[in-house]
Amino acid sequence: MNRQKLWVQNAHSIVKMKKVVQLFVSGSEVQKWLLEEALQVVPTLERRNQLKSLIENAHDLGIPMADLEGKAVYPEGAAKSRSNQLAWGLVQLVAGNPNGVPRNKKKIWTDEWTAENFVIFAVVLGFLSISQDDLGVVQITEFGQRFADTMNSNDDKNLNSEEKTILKEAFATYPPAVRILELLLERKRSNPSNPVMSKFEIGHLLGFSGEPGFTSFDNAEWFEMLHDESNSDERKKIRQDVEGTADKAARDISSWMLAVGLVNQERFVQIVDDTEEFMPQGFKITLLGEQVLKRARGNSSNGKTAKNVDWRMLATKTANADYVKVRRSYTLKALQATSSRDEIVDRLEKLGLFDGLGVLEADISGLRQFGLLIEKENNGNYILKDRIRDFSVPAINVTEELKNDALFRLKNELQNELTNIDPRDVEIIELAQEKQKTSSKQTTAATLFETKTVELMKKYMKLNGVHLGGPKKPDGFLYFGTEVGIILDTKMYSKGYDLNINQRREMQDYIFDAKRKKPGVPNNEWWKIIPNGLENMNLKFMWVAGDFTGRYLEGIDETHNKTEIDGAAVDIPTLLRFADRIASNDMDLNQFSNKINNGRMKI
DNA sequence: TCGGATGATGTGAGAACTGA
DNA sequence: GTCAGTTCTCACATCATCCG
Repeated sequence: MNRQKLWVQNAHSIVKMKKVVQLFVSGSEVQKWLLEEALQVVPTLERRNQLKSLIENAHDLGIPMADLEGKAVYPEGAAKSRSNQLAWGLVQLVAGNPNGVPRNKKKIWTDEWTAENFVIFAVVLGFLSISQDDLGVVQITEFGQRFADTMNSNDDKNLNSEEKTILKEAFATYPPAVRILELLLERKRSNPSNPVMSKFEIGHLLGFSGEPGFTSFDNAEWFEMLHDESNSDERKKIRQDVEGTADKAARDISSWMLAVGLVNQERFVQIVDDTEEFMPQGFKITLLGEQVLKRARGNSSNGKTAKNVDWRMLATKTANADYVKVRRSYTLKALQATSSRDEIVDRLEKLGLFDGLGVLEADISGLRQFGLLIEKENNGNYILKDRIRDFSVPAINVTEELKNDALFRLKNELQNELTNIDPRDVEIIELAQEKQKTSSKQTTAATLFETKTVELMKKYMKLNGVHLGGPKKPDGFLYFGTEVGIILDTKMYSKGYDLNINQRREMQDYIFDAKRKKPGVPNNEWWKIIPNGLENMNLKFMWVAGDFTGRYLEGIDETHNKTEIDGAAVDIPTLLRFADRIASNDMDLNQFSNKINNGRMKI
C-alpha cells in the first residue's frame, strides 16, 4: 500500500510543476533535455540507463514514485549532509535549478524531499495520479495531458491565459484552495473595507489545524512578539522564521493562487499599542477568485465542481496517521450516503472505526476545514453539500494494538469526554508530548505550546492574562480580578518534567521579582502586568507540562517554602478537564484556585 | 522576502541478541 | 540447538523551522 502523505511542502513553482507533468509526454522538451543533457550528472551508468528507459516508457507505463523522487545517495566517503547528495531521481533534475541551487552552486538538482513534493503538487491538482499499490506508479491523467499541451511560460508571474484557464479549473477541485477562497470571501463580506487575512488567520482555520503537521501561530501573539522586539535583526527573524506548518501551507497555496490571479497579496496591518505593525503575507480574494469559488461551490445555474479527495490527504503526522486517514475517509463516505448522525455512527461502528461522538465531531470539523462543504443541522445531523469524485480507501487491519496506542486513546477519550471544549483544542496534548524543547532556546515549538496553554486558560477558564516568554520572564501570567494571580511556566518534555534545580530557581526568581516589584529588576519589568491591588499573598505559581516525573513534588515544596506562596504542577489532560468543568460552570475559579495547593493538581 | 534547503525526528521492518 | 520475545539498527518518511 502506498502511504504517501498528500500535503505539499517546498514546491511553489507552477512552471517547474508543469515540467514534471510534461515528463510523461513523449518527445516533450523536458524529456529531450533529460536524455540529451541532464542525465549526465547521474553518478552511475547503470542508473542513467534505468532512468533513460523509464523516460522512454513514461507515457505508457508511468514511473514509480521512488524513481521520480530519488533517495539520499552520497559520494563514497562524503559526509551524509544534504548538500553532498547526488542526483538519483528524475524530478530531482526536473525541479532543480539550472544555475545551481543557491547554497551549492555545483548542484543543478534538488533534494529528494522537494522532488517528492513537486510530484504531489501535480497529483493534488489532478494532473498526475499515483497508484495505491506498493510501487506507487505515477501516471499522467487526461487533465494533465491538457495542461501539458498548453504553451509554456517561463515565469510563474507571467503564466499565459491557456495555462491559467486550466489551473483555475484545477484549483476549483482542490478542497484546501477552495477553503482559502471561502475564508477570504467571508472576510471580505464581514469587513469590506479591509478584506485582508494574514497567513496565521488562514492557517488557524485550514486543514486539520492543531494536529502535528498542522501547527499554526496565533495572529495576535505574533504581533505582540514582533512589537516587543526593538532590535531590527530580531524583528526580521520573527518575520521570516516564526510560522507554523499550517501557516506555511496557507502561504504556499495562496501563492499558487496568486500566480493565477485568484488572490492578491498585501501587507496585513495591525495596530499594537498605538503603533502600526505589519506582516508581509496577507491575502485577499479577487473578483476572479470569487468566480472560481462560485464554480466550486455551485449555484442555481451551475453545478458544483466535483472535488478531488484522496485518503492520503486526510492526515499527516498525527498519532496513528494511517488509521486516522482511514477513519476520516469512511466518515466522508458515510456522509455521502446519509445525513443521519446515527447512521454514520452505525456505519463506522461496523468497520471498527467509531471512536466516540467527540472524535466524530472533530473529524467532521476537520473535513470542513479541509475544504468540503458540510452543514450541521439543529437535530445533530450533517449534510454533505459537496460533490466528491470517487476515491478508494485501502483495507487496513484495525488491530487492537493500533487502537491502543496510549496517546491516541487518551486524545480520543478527552475529545469525547470534554464536551465543552472544542475538540481541536484537545490537540494540545500531542504538542505536549513532543520531544524535549528547551525554553531557553525559545524554539518556535516551545513558544507555540506556551501560547496554546495560555490561550486555552483564557478561552475556557475565564481568566485574564498574557503569554510572556523570553529571558527572565515566566511563560505567562493569568489572573482574575485581584483575587488570584498565577505565574505560569510550561514545558514540552516528552518524557515528563522533573522540576530540576534550574527550573525551580527560575520560578523562584519570577516569584521574588513579582513580590518585590522593584523598578529595573529584572530590566524587562514583566511584573507590571500584575493588576494593581493584587496582594502578594494572592500570587500562585503553576507548572504545566504533558507529564511530571522524578522529584517534582520536592520542587514544588521547595518553591513553596522559599517563596511562601502556594503553587502546583498540572498535566495537560488534567488542565483540559479543569477547563471543561469551568466552561460548563460546574466549577468556579475559587474552587480551582483552592486546588493549587502545593502538590499535583487533581480533579 | 520567497521559494526552497536542511538537519532533525519519527517509524517500521528486519537483523541481532537473549534467556529459558 | 530452538525459538519466541525483545532490542537494535538502519533506511526511509515527514517535518518545522531556517536561510541565501
